[in-house]
Amino acid sequence: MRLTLTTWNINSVRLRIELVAKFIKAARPDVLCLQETKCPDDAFPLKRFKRLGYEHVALNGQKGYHGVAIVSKLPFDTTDIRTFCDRPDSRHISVALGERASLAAPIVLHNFYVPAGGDIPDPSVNPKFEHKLQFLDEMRDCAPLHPNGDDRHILVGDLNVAPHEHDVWSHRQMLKIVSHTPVETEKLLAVQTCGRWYDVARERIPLSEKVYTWWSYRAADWAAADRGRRLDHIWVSEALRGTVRDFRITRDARGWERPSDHVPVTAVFDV
DNA sequence: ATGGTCGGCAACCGA
Repeated sequence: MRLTLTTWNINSVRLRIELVAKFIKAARPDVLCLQETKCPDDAFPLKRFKRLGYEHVALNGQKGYHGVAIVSKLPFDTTDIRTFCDRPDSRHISVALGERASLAAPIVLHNFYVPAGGDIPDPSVNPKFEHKLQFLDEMRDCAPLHPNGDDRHILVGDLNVAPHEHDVWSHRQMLKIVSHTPVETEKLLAVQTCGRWYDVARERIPLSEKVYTWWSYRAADWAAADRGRRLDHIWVSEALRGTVRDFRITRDARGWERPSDHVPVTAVFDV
């Protein structure tokens, strides 16, 4: 069975529901993971997704900030929400796809929205950066999050860290910019290593090649400047590593009318 | 070297 999975920081699902519909009609993912829905669960545009063929929805939203959702053509066996740093923020939701989705072996899917971390990369003066570092440490130490043995697990989301040199437009100029400081990139890679995760983008695209999924709203001409960062990720466990058939970043979406600053990132699996 | 733009929601906060 072919499974197409997309992750997208939509920056308000209600404001951009027509862009989501446009993407869905073109890409037809089986499962779509959204971040920054900025929408309480009772205001999520459920009916629109159902009309688009996505009957199964797992929500962890809150008013005004953050918020994650998984919308799917396939039914879930279970849904789970975790909290981090003892805060009520809506930054995680996971589902299991299994018997009800006619899968021979279950797949557990985690959808994350890691804190952005503010502007100053010093935890002693910037509580938002301190929170981000603590969040990454908790992800690393969260054993139930990480795959064991033959587990088929996927972790996606806006992880708000561009870990490698060519995940940013200028490694040298970004070293003191939140999202690419050494303390963050080391902590994100520690989550990856401790959890025995594989980064699908970098399994497919050499480390020497620039790859971005986000471009700032502040650029006069985002495409001409092309000062992007790779903040959105798809990680898989060892058991799924060999099942990846395609990987794409829908860069065009950054040029759509009233876009999100992030674009959809998609992986296709033979599961 | 600095400031540049968004969205939510109604003055700024978070990104």
